[in-house]
Amino acid sequence: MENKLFIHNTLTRKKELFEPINPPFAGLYVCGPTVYGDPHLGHARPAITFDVVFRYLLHLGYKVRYVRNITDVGHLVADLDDGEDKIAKKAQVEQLEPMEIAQYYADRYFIFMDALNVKRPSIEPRASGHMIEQILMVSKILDAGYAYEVNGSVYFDVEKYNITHEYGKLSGRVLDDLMTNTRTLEGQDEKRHPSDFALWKKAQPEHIMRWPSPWSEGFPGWHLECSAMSTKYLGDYFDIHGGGMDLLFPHHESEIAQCQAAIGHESVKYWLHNNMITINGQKMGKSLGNFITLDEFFTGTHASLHQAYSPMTIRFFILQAHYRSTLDFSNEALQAAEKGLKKLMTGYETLVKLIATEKLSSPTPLPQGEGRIGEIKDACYAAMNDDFNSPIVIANLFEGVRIINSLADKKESISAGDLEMLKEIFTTFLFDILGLKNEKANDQRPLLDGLMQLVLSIRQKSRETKDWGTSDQIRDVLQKLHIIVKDGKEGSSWSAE
RNA sequence: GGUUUCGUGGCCGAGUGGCUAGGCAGCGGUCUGCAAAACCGUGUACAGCGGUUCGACUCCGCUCGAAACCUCCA
Repeated sequence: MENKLFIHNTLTRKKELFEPINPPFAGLYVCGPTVYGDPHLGHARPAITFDVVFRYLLHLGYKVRYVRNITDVGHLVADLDDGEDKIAKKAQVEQLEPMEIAQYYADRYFIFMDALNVKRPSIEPRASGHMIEQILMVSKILDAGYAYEVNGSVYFDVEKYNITHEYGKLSGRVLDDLMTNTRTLEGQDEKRHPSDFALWKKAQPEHIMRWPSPWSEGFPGWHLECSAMSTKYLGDYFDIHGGGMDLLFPHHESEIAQCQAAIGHESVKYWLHNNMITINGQKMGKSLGNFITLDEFFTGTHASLHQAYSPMTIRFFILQAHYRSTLDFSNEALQAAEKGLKKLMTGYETLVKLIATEKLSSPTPLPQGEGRIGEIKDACYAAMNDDFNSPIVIANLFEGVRIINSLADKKESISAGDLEMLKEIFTTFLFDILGLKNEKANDQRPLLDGLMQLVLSIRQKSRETKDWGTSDQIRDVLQKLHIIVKDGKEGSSWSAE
């Protein structure tokens, strides 16, 4: 593999050469959704970010096992701050089995991720299905002396761990500072140190979701499932662990500690984190009234949206920014993305119809082979190899579109080889790696093609007789049906909106 | 307050110690019956203040501003 992929490791804050532990295999674990609510914008970014990572690793020829968990146990309702289990709380309100809620929202998640053209991971394990693994991990940590039991609950002994290991190495935190900055809250009496975290929690009477364990009937601590499931499916030491930057501390920090304590060494080689999104420069929050679900985006039903935005528009918009940058959503920006994506897709449609024009006399023949087209290809790979820089890839695809349109206008010519390479660049990067797709294509297309061919041939006759009234009428009516007719030198063409 | 990201032209966003992505919008032009599309041309932007340097938007410090996390729970 001549491609040298460099990825930004949060652990070292540097770009490092990606060298899989057991080539050609590559293991990828990403923190998935907590299924207690409809999927929203916050779910889209990590899903798409790591979908591209997954797709690119596959493209490079790695045998990738991609694991993304479904968290279906024990969560708080975020805004209530009252210590209740998120899923259990929802269940009480809606009078449903907790697992019914989890199932419903997991299904919703899959539906919307499919719409965003996010590939299904290799394995999507559920926390509720891995109680034994989690309990075993708690036992190992207890045996290793890095945990203690109090009243049926088990806590990780961060203070002890920090003597020999560095708790905070991932997030840049120092334990002493954490202590100073920690407020005293109720319900912490069981813990020896404020930074200690639960490995196993004894269920209070109101907790509906509970499982038996050696310590109590209860539920696992919230960092545990990822440690247990990632190592179960990817091994004690695997390549990439990803997630949102909001999970850096304490979630991922604690995962490192748990694995170190249970296994004796760390389990992750490269940590990748995607940055957060904002909406009109603000964070997204239910209390701010800008909490927008993906369903609302796709249908345009949220008050702050001027229109509906298609799944591919969202995907393209997200990919136009680098995954480690914050990304701001606004109507203006989304509309720009919508137009840009359309330009790309129209460009590709034009490309497919192009024939090589090498032998035709042309005012400005393109340099061949290692010329412009080869440069674009190289630039696309260089961009992906530089920590998955999708914006640069997209910029290069736009350069490709410019060339395509010039070719279509007969302003430039291209060799058959370069034309093939250009097509290959688009199928590889636009569709396979960036995972974008042409939303216009559907089953009705052949029918539409035939009808439009008929309509345009009739219109052409009216144009030849300079019957502009009929010609314009056809075009205007079609426009109302969202079909745009374009008259060019070579005749008329059309496109469906 | 601490930790971690950031602050780029009208908007969104790449990037680099000196050669200045890309998209959208705007302006001028070509083409066109008109329109649309396309193509060509056009914008000395890099939060502020210091410092390092022959030279910084890019390195360092401070200030201002934004976001995530810093708590029980995933």
